[in-house]
Amino acid sequence: MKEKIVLIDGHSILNRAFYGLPNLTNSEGLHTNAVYGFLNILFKILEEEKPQYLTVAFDLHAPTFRHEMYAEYKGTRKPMPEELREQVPLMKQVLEAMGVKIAEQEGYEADDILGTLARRGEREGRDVTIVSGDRDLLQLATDTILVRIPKTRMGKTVIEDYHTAEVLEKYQVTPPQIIDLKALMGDTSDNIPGIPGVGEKTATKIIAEYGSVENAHEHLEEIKPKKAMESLRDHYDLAELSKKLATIDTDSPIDWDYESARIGSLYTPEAYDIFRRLDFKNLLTRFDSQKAESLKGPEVKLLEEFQEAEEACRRAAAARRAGICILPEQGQIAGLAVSLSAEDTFYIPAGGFLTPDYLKTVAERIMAEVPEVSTFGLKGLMKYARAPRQEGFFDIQIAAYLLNPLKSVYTYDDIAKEYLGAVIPSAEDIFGSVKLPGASVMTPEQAACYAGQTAFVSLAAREPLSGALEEQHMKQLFLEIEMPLVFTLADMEEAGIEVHAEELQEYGRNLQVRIDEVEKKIYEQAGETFNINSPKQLGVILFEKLKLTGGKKTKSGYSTAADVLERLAPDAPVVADILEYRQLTKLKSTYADGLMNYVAADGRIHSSFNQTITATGRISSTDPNLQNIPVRMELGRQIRKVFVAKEGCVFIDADYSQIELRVLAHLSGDEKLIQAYREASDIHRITASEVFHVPFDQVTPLQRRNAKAVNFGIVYGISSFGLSQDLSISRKEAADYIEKYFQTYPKIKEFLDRTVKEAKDKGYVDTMFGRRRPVPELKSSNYMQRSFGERVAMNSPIQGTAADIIKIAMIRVNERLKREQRKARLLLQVHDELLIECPMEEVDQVCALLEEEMRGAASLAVELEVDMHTGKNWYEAK
DNA sequence: GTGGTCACG
DNA sequence: ACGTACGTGACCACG
Repeated sequence: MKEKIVLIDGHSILNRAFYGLPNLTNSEGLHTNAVYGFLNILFKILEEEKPQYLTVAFDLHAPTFRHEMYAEYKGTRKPMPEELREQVPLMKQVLEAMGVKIAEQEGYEADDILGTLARRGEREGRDVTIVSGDRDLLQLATDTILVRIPKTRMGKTVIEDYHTAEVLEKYQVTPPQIIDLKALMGDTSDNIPGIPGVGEKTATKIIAEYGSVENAHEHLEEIKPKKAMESLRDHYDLAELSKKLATIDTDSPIDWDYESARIGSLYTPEAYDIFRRLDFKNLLTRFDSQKAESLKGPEVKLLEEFQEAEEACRRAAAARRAGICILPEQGQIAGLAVSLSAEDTFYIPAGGFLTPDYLKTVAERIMAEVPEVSTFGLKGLMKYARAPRQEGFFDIQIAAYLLNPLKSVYTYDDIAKEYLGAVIPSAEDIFGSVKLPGASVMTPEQAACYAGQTAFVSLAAREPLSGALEEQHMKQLFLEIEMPLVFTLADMEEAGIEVHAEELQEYGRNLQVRIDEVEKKIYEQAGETFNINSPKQLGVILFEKLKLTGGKKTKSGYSTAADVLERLAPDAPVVADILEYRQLTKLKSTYADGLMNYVAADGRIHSSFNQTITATGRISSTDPNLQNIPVRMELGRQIRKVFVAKEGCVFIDADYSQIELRVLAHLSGDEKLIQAYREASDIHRITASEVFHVPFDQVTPLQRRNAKAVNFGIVYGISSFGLSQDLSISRKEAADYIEKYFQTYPKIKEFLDRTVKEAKDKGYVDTMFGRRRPVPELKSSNYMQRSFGERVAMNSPIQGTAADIIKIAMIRVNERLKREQRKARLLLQVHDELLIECPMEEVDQVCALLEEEMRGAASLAVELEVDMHTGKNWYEAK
C-alpha cells in the first residue's frame, strides 16, 4: 500500500465553512461556525482517505502579496469579516490540540506550500490529496495528486474530486492549462484579472485549441471571436501578469518533514477540552465513538500458542524494564499482560499448556529478573505472583495518589491522560460498562486490551510520574515509605486474623434476644409498630406522635442522631430504648452478621488495607473494615473476644500514646507543651492545670475532661462552635477555653496561623515527610467552605505526619520480624495501633523489637511512647 | 445512588 | 446571618 498525504488549504476551507454554515457561537460568545465546518470536512476526508500524513497550510498574512498586487491594482479587495477573522487563530489552536501539523511560511502563500508538498510527495512515491475550495489548485492535479473541492449544497457537504481525467472532462484542458485558462478568463475570487471580454467559454475554446496563452498570442490572427483576438492583442501584458499570478510555485523552500506531519491520535485530551469549550457537542460524541479506533495506546498482541508465548516471555525476562498486569479469576491467574514498549505489548490468556501456574512462573521470573518493574496496583498483583526483592518496583497508582490524594479513584486511563497526554481505552470503553466483569465472561480480545493497556501505561507513565514526584519533593516518601509499605500490607492481608466463628454466632444470637425485647418496649411506648431503623418514621413518632420538642432538622426531616436525642430528652424512657436498640442492631448487622460473611476457609478474615484512599495519608480498611471494631462501649468491646491469636500464639497490641498531640508539640515547637510531655504522664491533666491555673493535683475531673476536649479540638482544627457542641457548653465558654489554651501554648497558635497562611499561599499543606494535601477549599468564596479549608489545613499536617510515622514503624517491624526469622506476624494497623500475632516463646523479643521500632520511627522534640498489652484475644490485649 | 446514622482513630 | 469539629467504612431506608 502506498502511503498517503492529505494537504489542506486552511484559509480556503475555513472560508468555505464560514459562508456555508449559519452563525454559530459558543457560550462565551465566540464565533465557531467556520471552525466547526472545517472540522466536519476534515473528519470526512480523513475517514475516506485514511492517510498517514496530514498538513494544513495557511497564508501568514491573508490575503497575501500576490493577491495584494491585484487588489491594489483593482482596488476591490473585500475585507475579511470580523466573525471569520477571529476564528483563524482559534482554528490553529484546535489543530494544534489535535496534534495536526500546520505549515505556514513567511513570503509564501498556502497555495505554494500545497503545491510544493504535493509535488514532493508525488516525486517520493506517495499518493497526495489536496483539499481546497479554490479551483486555482486544479492546476496541481495529476494521476497521483487528487484535488478535492468541498461544496455545500442544501446544507450537505459534497466533494468534487479531480485527477487529470476529471479536469480534462470538466474543463476540456489539462491541469497545467488551467493556469492559461485563468490567465485569459481571470478569477475574481482569486483576484486574477484575466483579459477583458473573455469569459470561460472563449478561454476554454482558445486554450483547448492552442494549448497556451503564449501559443495563442503567436497565432493571434487565427483567434476566432474578433473581440477575443483584439483583447488578447491589446491586453497581452495583463494575460502575462494573470498567468504569473495564477501559477502556483511548486518549488518553495518549505520547512516540513514527514515525522511532524504523521497523524497520531487526533482525539487528545487537549482536543477534547477545546471541543467542549467550543460547545461542539456533535463532534464530542463522534470523538467518543471514534476514540477506540484512533488511540495512542499500543496494539496488544494476543499470544495463545505456547511457542510464541514462551518466546515473548524470554524476551520479557531479559528486558531492562517492563510493565506487567495480571488478570485474576477465582484466585487464579486468568491472563498475564506484559509491556516492554509501545511496540511490544502482549497478553497471554491461561488455557491449554499455558496453565495459570505457568503464567505465575513467568510473572515471577519477570519480577525477579527485570530491573525496573512497573505496575498498576502492585499489592493486588502480589496475591498471584511474588517478587524475591522489593527494589526496582514502581506502582503508578500509588504515585498518582501521592501527587493528588483527593481523587476517589485512580484509573490507568486517567493516569495516561494526565501524565502521558494519551487517550487510551478505559475499562468502560472496552467492556461497555463501568464495572469490570469477571475474566471468564470477557472475550480474549477484551482481556488482552484491558490488561495490555494497563501494563503499557504502567510502563510508560513511570518516568513522568517519577519526575513529578521528584519535582514535588515526594520521591523519597514514595521510595522509602509508600512502596515498601505495599509489601508490608500484602503480608498483612495474606496473614489475616483468626476469628472464632462459633462464638461470633453466639454473640449475634444473644444480641437478637435483647433486640426483640427492646423492640417490643418501643412499640408499646409508641402505641404502634414502625421501622425504628428508618430515621424518617422514627422522627414522626418522636416529634409528632410523642410530641418531643426542640428537635433539630436535617435536609430531609428531623434529626434523630444519638447526641441530639440525648440532649433533647435525657430522661425519656423511649429515647433510652431507641438508643439501646440502635446500638444493638448496629452490633448485630455490621459486626456479628457482617463479619461472619468474611470468615474464609482458613478460619481467618483477610481484610483489605487500602493505600490510596485518604486525603491525609492514613490507610483504610475494607471488606471488612477492621479499623472500626467496637471498643468504647463494653457490650461492643466484647466482640473483640472472637478475634483470637492462633494456637501457641498471643496477640501483642501496641499503640502510640497521643501521637498526634506529640506531633503537634514537635511541629509547633511550643516549649510549654514539649516540657509538659517531658515531665508528666497525664497530658490532659497538666493541660487543665496550666489552662485553668490550678495546681496539678487539684485538677477536677471536669477540668480534665474539658482540657482533653480542647486538646482534641486543636488537632481537628479548632473552632469554638465545634468545641461547644462536643462539650455541650455555650460557644462563648468554648471560645474562652480556646483563648486560654492559646495563652498557655502561644507557639501552637502561631503554628496553626502560619500553617493556614502558608496553605493559602501555596494551595497545599504538607507533612514532616513531605506528603502533600491540596486544600482547594481555601479559595472558596463560601464562608463555610473556606472555614473547612482552614480546619483541614490545620489538621492534615498533624494527622498526616502521624500516619507517616506509623507507616515507617510498620515497615520496620515487618522487616525485622522477617530478618530475625520470627514466626510473629503483623496483622492489623488501626491508625495509631499495631496488632501482632506472636508465638508465646517470642513474646519478650518481639515486644522489645516493637517498642524499639515504633519509638524509633521518627525523632521528635518529644519522645514517642508506646503502650503494649498481650492476650489470647483482642479484648484481652487492648 | 444518596443521606442518615454510628462504629473506630 | 450563616451553621461545623479531622479522617474513614458499613448498613439501612428510600427514591
